[in-house]
Amino acid sequence: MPMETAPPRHLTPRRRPRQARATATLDAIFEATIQVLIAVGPNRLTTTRVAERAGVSVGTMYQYFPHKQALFYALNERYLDALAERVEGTCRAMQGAPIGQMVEALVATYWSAKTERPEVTRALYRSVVELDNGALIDAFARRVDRATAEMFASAPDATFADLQTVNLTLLASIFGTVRSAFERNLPELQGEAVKRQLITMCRAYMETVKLPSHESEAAKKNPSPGQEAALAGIGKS
Amino acid sequence: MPMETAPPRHLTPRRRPRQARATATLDAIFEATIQVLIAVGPNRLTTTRVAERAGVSVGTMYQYFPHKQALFYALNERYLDALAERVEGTCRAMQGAPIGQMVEALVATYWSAKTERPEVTRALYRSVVELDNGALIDAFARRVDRATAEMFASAPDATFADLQTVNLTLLASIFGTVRSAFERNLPELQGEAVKRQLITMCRAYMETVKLPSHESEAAKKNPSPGQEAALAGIGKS
Amino acid sequence: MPMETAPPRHLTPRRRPRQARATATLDAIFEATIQVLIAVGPNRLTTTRVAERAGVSVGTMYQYFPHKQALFYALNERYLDALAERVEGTCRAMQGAPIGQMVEALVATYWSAKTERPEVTRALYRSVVELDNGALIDAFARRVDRATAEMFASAPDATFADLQTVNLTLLASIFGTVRSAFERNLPELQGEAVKRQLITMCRAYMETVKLPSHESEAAKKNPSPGQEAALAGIGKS
Amino acid sequence: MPMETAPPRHLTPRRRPRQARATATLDAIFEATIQVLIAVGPNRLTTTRVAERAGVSVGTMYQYFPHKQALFYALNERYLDALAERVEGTCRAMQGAPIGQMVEALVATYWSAKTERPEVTRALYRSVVELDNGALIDAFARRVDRATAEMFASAPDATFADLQTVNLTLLASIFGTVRSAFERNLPELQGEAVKRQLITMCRAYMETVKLPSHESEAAKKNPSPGQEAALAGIGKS
DNA sequence: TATGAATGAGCGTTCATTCAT
DNA sequence: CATGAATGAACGCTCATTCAT
Repeated sequence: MPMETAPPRHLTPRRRPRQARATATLDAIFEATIQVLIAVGPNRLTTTRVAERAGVSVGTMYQYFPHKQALFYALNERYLDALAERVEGTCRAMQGAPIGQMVEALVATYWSAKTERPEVTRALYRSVVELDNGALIDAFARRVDRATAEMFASAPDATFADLQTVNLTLLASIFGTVRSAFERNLPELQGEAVKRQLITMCRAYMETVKLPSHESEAAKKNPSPGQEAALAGIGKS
Repeated sequence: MPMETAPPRHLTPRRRPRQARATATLDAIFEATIQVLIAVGPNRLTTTRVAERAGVSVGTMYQYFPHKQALFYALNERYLDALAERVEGTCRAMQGAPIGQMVEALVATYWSAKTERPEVTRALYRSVVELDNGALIDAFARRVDRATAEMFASAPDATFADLQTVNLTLLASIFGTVRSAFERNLPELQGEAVKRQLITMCRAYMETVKLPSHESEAAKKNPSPGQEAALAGIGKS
Repeated sequence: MPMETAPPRHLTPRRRPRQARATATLDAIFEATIQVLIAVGPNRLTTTRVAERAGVSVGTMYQYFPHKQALFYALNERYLDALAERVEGTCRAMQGAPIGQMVEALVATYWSAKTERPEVTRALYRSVVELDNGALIDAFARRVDRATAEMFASAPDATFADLQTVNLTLLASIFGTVRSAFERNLPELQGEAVKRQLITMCRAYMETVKLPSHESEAAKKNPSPGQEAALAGIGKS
Repeated sequence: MPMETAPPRHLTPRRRPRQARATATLDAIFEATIQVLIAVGPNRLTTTRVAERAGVSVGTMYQYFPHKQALFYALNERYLDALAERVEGTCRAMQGAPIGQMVEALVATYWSAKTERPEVTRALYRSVVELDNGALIDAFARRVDRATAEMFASAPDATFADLQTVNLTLLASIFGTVRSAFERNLPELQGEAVKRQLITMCRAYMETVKLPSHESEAAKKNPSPGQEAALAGIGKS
């Protein structure tokens, strides 16, 4: 699925990899960038260092990326693409599931994606400063927004007065909480606990703001106090 | 109020401001740093530029900060101190209030603090990369943790099986969501909507995970399904 | 006397020398540039090499010149200024002299200026490629044009139907012939011979194209065949 | 026609073009060089760019020219060869003509050659810096010297006390004036005017320095004052 | 033989830091 | 103490040249 906002031309690799060799080189460069990012941070990352680590010459690197920024841009693009794909996969898989399971799956997917190679995640969080990444983040956000909104719309047990806002909030919360947890460098166990709590929080939220669906007529007549407040909140905006 | 983790000695201003003059100079430097950060970003921020903007010479700046990092460190320290103070103020003010109001006040305080001068907030978010900020963030987090935990413990209408984890999750969620919202550059109105929804979410979460307090015996006998799940979740960890 | 076309701001030294020290540094840099130019030519002239030779650091050089081009620009500007001044001096001195002496003095001045430090002259001829020197040359040319035209206009023994064109041609011839002679690397003696011949040529030319002045009525009635052709030539243009 | 001074071996094309294919390639490379020179100037001219423009690979280019310098050398060689040929043609054609016509034809030929493709001329003037062109220029100069000297010697209406010096001066003047005119970027019309004036100047010069030939005994007895001066000038050298 | 990806020395330029004034 | 000119290591990037294919 293509991104909505085409990335500025000059931030794209100069040559598209056509042969296996080029792809391997590209991979090596990306991996080297991450490794250098982890090892010395974005400030002391130099093109020479990356090239060395990737086992290519600077010149070669510059055949793939017209400048340093382009490297960071491509790296983030690639990473966000993969991430978006995983989220989209989950969304597809959970079409029609009960809302609670959707939320759980969503958090689990995102959490896993960020946690599998935590140093990489951290490195990328840090690399972002080098970048005019507005467009990239936007594109990613929109892409995920759409996927999750579609999923939620398919829930049999819930509809929403303002799905758009609910969706936005939910994603901001998931993405942000994961980042915060990361930045606090929680020990494994505590991390897991937070993850579970995050699921609880998101489920509670969705329960609170959902409208009773056609399939659960009973609830419509006795909205919980929390629901009332939430609806009022949205209504007032 | 001193921080728990003493900052590495070399990251502290060389001279403690004793005179009004020195304080004024320090303020000017900090403000200049922020302005330059906003204007050109952390990569093109140079010590010379900051000094110029602050109306002092580089040499003078180096009397206050032994190197660039120290400047960023002190800037963030100062900012986080102020932020922590505001949160602590709110916590003190909400001692003994119902849990829902506590949450609402907490979100509102943090949101305001971040939103009042959004460019400054953004600038600081960006400046962080220059920094080995682990210690700083830790200290800030711990300080806020303690304040909010104390506040929640004083709630007349709720107790928690694992206040520590709940507190951690709540803060991660608030801090993270605000940051996410920031990074998406939401228009004013949508931002407000998300803020309200964040309150809803946090209240729903606290409602879900709270144990019925001694003062509300009734609830203890009919826990909601959500509460059951949440408690189970904590229990399993 | 200021130049007509102000040089592009970015091609001017960053800091105007205010103290003796700065002036000395500037001189050292200019001299070093010339020496390096002579030693290795414009292609292998590097900012580092110039700085080294000037006994300053690159950084210092960049305080005076924002980039390499600016250095070349300033060097040529300075040289052309001095050259123009000398020519203007001669023109002032020869006001009212007979046309033949004017021409002789003009050639002598220009020739001397170029010949005194021949390697410098050659170095500067070569440095020009690095430069968008159109403006500089124009300014110089205009300045000299004006000075010589004024001088010729004051000649008691000649007036010209189209002084503008005559002047232009004469200067092109002098400047060009000197350059050509230079490029052929003539031995001292032969160079001197060419110089004398150049004077002869220019005098012959002026004799040919001059109109008899009021003070020499006789000539008016018997124009030489050469004069006729020349006048026709101008007339036809 | 071979040059007098053999060019340094390493500055010569590696392969002498024997087949039509090779010649076409060479032509393409030369033309491409000129185009690139015009488009971006000698400093930003790269071998890759030239090869691209010529429609060959860099590798191929390096088969014809062992390095960049050799390319420039060959380009100038070719250009100067053609130019010399044209001048020689004119000289042959004007054998035995009156001196005035010789001069006129000579200027006209040279002027045309330089003016026909002015951007090319300018590009080549600029390319010269890349080159240790002393040998090339020398060879060209000597070749033209010989041709014109021979022509002038055949003039029926003039002989010269020091043909060598007169010839040298005349050529320096023509070549130099044309170059100067070029560098001042004169508008078409003014250019034409200068050209005509240059002819006038050169004719006047030759008239002044010529000795009356055997065929015009009368003149010998009444040398004009200008002639006297000129002869004295030569004599003194 | 032609190709063009790869190389890496070397360039122009920046900027944190020092220290003579 | 304050100043800001001077320093020079280090960076991003280019491009002549090579050589495996």
